[in-house]
Amino acid sequence: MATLKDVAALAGVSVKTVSNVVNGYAFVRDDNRRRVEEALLATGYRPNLGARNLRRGRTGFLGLVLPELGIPYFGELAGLVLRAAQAHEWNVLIEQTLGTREGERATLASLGTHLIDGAIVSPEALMEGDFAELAPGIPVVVLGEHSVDLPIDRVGIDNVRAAREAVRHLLTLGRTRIAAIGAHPHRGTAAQRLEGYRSALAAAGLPPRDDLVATALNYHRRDGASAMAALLALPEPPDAVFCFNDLLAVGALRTVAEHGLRVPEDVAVVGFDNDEEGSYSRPSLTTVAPDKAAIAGAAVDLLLRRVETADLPPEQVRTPFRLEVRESTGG
Amino acid sequence: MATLKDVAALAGVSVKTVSNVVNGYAFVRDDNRRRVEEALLATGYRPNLGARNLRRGRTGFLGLVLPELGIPYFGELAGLVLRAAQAHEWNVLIEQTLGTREGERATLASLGTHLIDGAIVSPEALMEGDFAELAPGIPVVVLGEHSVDLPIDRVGIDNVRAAREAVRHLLTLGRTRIAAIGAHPHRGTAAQRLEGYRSALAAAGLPPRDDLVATALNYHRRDGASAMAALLALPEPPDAVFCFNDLLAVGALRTVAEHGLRVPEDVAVVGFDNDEEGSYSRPSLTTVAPDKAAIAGAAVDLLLRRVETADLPPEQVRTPFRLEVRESTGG
DNA sequence: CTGAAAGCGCTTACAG
DNA sequence: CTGAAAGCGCTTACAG
Repeated sequence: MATLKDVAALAGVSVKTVSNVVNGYAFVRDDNRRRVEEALLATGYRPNLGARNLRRGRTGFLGLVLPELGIPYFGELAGLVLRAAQAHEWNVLIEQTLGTREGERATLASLGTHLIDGAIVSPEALMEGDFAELAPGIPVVVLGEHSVDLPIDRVGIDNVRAAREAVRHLLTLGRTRIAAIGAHPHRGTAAQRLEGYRSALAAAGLPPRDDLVATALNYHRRDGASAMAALLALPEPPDAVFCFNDLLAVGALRTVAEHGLRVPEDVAVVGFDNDEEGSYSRPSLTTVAPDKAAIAGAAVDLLLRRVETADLPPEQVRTPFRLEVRESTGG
Repeated sequence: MATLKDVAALAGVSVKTVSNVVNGYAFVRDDNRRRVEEALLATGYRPNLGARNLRRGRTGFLGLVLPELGIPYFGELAGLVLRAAQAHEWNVLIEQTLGTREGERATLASLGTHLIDGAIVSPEALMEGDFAELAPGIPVVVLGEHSVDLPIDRVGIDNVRAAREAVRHLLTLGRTRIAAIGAHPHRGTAAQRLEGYRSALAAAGLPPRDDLVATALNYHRRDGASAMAALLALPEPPDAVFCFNDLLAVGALRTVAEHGLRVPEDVAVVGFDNDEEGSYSRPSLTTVAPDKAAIAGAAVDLLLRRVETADLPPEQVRTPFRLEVRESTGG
């Protein structure tokens, strides 16, 4: 593998001149430039990015910390972050935490190893104080709400408002026994969605019914299925359900059908995330659709800003969303 | 951020001794070891992996080249590769090609930049000769069949046999007009699955019907939906369909339902990949289930082997699969 | 068992 | 406009 030195020897100039050409420095004599370019081609030179970054004091990598790539929402989001990062010549180092607190702590701890310039973190079960594990000085952008109240850059939609809109939509269908699936003791996002759910009911003058709020410790399809089964076993079962993500909703759809009930006639269902899966399920799924590309783009931009300038005040970016009405609520 | 030199100064030893402790070299005097360990703790030292790798002549990174993380199969696979790589202290650099030939060529070309020790590549539209774009000397493991016939390490299931088993299953249900969705001019995997489909029909004495073989240039849900619509418009529509991945199958399921037909009574459907989505769809999806963890593990192992020893003969690893029978074929 | 020193491949003041 | 040289933070023969 050719190095700068090899190219310089072949072109009969110093490495400085080769470096100038490689890095697009303007003032290089024409004949030198020509000879360097020929030597570059002849040797098939590729810069050693490790060496370059060592010298420049940066790594060229951005860390992306998320629960699991196999979860559709995170797989899609990761793909969008990759694309946004590419535009800034950043490589992405993805770390999976598997959504557990230990996983998240271990990942954060391993991040401070000069491997990345900064990180985009999607916390799930992360608790107060865990962020201290992060090597000091590494810029971080947090995705979504979370229980930690640190002065830190954040990107996400307004979950309270989005949840309120989803539930209001169910109210306009005339539903009165609206359940929620996805409450979670340590998840900031879940707390926000629950708050939106409750405030929509309150605004409609409906008394809160705790038995209609189902906890989900995980957000997989099976958790939605089992939560829905419990709700349908209630003496007064729901006539609508707002699920805190699409996987929960897909599981709920399945359970409703297995009980011989119809969606939306007997039970209307709303999800959250706009996974593509939901537009092909039967019935197709009404869902809160966050602008995922906007989230990815804003997170990368914010991180870039903070990597370049250390002492900026923390910023919170609200990205847009819309309610995508489909068959599961009669759309 | 503390460097080896800082730690050495604090401990009153040379950097060599600190390096010995950090890297677990056995012969360090007890008192020196103790002082170094204290200094390590006091400074919160983290090795600069860039510098270490520059010195060691490796990068510590493995490249993973795939079409798109947002596709469930690849999201899941990427997660499994990440885990398998972690066990070997490898970081993973994911590159998305978006499944186009230009994307794949550009990605391969950019890989030879000292950033990775080797790559796991899942080619989609890659053609003969494109692999030459890869920087010479970078070890590569290819996932799945492909049209390029190079002496290169490969990992995948036996697609011909898997497809044959899937179609044989449809034959045992008494279906006689079995369609295929997913033929593709440049995709090696598609060619193998088509071959398996044809050989199963031939073995059953059924004449091949070209009108029942639907091409799909992409493998998304919408492509399955439109291909199925075309098949149902045939004068003699199919009574079963074998889709080359689960996304195509999910799209097909939707189209069949929209035409007022029942699955599996009117049309039985089999998919490929065992995306979790298919176990919650209605009806749930019969599918060829490759052992994805085995694929990820074998690919990482094979790559590791080749990174460590250059002149090994190319190897081809066949990973297991099974047919997962569910409701879409009456399971 | 351990120190002084070279060198991995780059970038970049500093001279000229 | 360009060269000689230092140095980013490591690891590792080479001496001792």
